[in-house]
Amino acid sequence: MNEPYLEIDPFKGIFGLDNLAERISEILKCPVTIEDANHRLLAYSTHDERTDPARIATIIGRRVPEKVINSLWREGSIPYLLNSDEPLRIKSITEVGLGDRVAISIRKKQETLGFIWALEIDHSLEDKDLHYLKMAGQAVKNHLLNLHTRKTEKEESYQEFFWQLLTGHLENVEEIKKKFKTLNLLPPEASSVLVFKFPGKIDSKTEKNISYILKTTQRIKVLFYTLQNNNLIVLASPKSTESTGDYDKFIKSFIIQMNERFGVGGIKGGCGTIHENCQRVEKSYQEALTLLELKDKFPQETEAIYSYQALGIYLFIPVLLEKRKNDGFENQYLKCLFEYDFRHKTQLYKTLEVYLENDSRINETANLLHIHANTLSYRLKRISEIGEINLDDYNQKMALLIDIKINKFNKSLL
Amino acid sequence: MNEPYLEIDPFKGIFGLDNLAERISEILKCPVTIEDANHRLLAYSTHDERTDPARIATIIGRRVPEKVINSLWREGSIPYLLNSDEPLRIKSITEVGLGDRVAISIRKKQETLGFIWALEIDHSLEDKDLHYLKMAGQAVKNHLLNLHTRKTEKEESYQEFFWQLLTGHLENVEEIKKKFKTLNLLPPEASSVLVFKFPGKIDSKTEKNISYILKTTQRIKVLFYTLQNNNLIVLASPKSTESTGDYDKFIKSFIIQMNERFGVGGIKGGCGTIHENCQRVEKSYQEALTLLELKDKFPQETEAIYSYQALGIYLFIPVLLEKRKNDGFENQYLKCLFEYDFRHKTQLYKTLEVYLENDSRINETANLLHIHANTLSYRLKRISEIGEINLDDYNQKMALLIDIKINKFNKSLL
DNA sequence: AAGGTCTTTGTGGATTTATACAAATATTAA
DNA sequence: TTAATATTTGTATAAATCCACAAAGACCTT
Repeated sequence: MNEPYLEIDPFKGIFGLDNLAERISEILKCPVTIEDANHRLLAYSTHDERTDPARIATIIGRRVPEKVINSLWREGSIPYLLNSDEPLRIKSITEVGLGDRVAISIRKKQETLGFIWALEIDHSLEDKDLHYLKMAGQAVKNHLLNLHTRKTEKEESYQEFFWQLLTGHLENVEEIKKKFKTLNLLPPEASSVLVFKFPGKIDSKTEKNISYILKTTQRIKVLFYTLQNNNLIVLASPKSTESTGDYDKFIKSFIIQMNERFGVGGIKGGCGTIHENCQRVEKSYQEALTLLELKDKFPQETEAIYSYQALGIYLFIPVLLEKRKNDGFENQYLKCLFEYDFRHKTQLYKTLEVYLENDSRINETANLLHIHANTLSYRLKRISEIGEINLDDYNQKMALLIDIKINKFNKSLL
Repeated sequence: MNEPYLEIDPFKGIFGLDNLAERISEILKCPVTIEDANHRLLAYSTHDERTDPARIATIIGRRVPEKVINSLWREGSIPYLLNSDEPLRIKSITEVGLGDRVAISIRKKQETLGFIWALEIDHSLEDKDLHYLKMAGQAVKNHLLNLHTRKTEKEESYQEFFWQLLTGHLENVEEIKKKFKTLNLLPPEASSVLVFKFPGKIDSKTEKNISYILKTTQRIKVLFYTLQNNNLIVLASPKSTESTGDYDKFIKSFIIQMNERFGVGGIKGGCGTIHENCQRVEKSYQEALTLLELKDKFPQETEAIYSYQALGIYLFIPVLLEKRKNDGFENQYLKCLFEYDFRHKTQLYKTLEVYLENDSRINETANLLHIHANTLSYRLKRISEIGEINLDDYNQKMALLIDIKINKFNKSLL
């Protein structure tokens, strides 16, 4: 008996993805889950109540929990599945509640459309079962291709609406709400625009990966996204409370994941202010763009800043430079230090900058400058003397750092 | 013998103030000094080499040392002399090197023109001597009146030149230098414009007092001064080095002296940037005016600020308010705190302001707010939590304080 | 009225900073 | 060149800050 189980396709002629899932489950004698490419739940078998925590969480949340996805990435399963049509046996990962299972990806050419998961609750699947699983994959593929084409039609009108929001074309609140309704979306209570600037052209493969991350993340709720030149623009609302921290974390993790998972480095990202009113999408978008511009001007200073609101003084620097130029103003205190540095080959100016940047913390500053803490103290004393600077005066300290940054910005423009 | 020494006026027909001083010295048999109303040395006797340190310093410096003047004010001699035609016997003040002496003021109506000082080195003056001193005063008065009228003529052209400088009418450096020469003045190597804003109209008595302080100070070198409405405008160069500290100290002491000596309170003063080029007098003047405007807006914050250069961030507030308005920006962190304060009747916003203003010093801030240091620590923790604020981030702290001041400025405009 | 949270004040110990002083080296001026 | 001054590093001590914990009062909800 070489291939006794090949006779006919047991998955033919089944209507509906749910029914297909049930059928696969019957054949393989184990719980089955079908996901799209972004790990959203499409269908799952119900006959069998044996299951594991990861599957329960997936069904409850209509998507695979992010920590499960992360561990499957780390452990190599997902990268394998994305590049192979063969079923993959995955060992249990108890930390995230994942039992033994077999998975197969559903692919069209190089593009992944989705996955089938079969849980090995009380028995391992045999070669025969894996063969059936591949056949099931073919059947599911046909269903997904249908879904896919229907989706892209819808996609068009989404994109159009999003650009209307971004460019502020829709002035009427009622109009916006109606449009949301038409697209079968709930107007978000609060949202913000995120912009990611890629180092080069975004190819179609990267596009897939972006889509993948945006659809799988659970830190924020992505409403729309679009690509323009090297930029990825996203409209998203916060997951739980109106916390700005969620955005920060997402942007950070997006950049890390694009780098670690897909080898795309050098991405810069940020978001505008969170707003309750969708009319303000345009402003939030502009703010995100401003943030990215300033990140170019002050790469080190703004490295850990991901939101417009957190830009602090760096937002002021361009307008203040203009004021300084109009006024013909030169900071005498800094001038003294600069000239002293020049004549004596010292680094008082730089020392002051790092000291102020680091909130006047002696130890931290000394470490950054690779000098002894007492050396720093001595230099600070000299800075006070030479520049007639009072380093206990907060106003003066602020003005000094701002002028230092203005000078830096001015130089960067030359 | 009732009045045996009255026969004729021994000071009649003497030409020149120096000769007059010698003559007085001969009659009284003691060293004599003649000063103008501003304690500038006009003449002194030379026959007698017996003297005291104060007199030596006066002759060397061509004026009475400031500390001597100060102690004579404190001790009451000068106030007396300004209001009396009678000679005054002054006890020695060893701290400032002043020996026993007799002084008389030379007055025309209520206006003091100068003083005669007679040192009692080895013998006290008798009533007869005091009588001669009064007669000497009459003789000196005639000399001084001559000087006085000649001065006011010159004064006119000084004033004109000063206003030309203040309004930037003189664009050519050579022209300015020539003008200085014409007026018999050395162009200053560096100078700055000081402006004092008086609470009300400056009457002629106050005018005299102003003139007195400006002419007697030795902290700065006054080149010109003029009055306009309630403002006193001064062009002065630093005494020794190019130190901005001299100006600060002078402005402070001017305000104190006007108050303590002449009972004129509520004066605000400040100076513009020190410049080497006299073409920049206009800018320095404008800067001083800007400083005074900001002192009105931020009375507490700028209380100890006397120079434009030391204004720090307060100089930025107006332009930043405009930016914030244009951008339609609202600081979310502060908004959180403000709303929390409103709902819970707490003072987190105010606490943050005082804490930041005082350079994040726990004890100082706690004292100012009249709360326990631990209460402050607790509030700061709550500020971090509620506003999602990181109080170890200098950039964020600066931005917070600036936005607090922007808000305050905005409110002050309503 | 009871229970919970928020706020204030207190205590004590670990950590950080301020400051003075000493010694070695580098730099500058005479 | 020497002598004076500036700079760096080290040690030691007092002062200030940070942090965890606890007790008590204020305020709110049930």
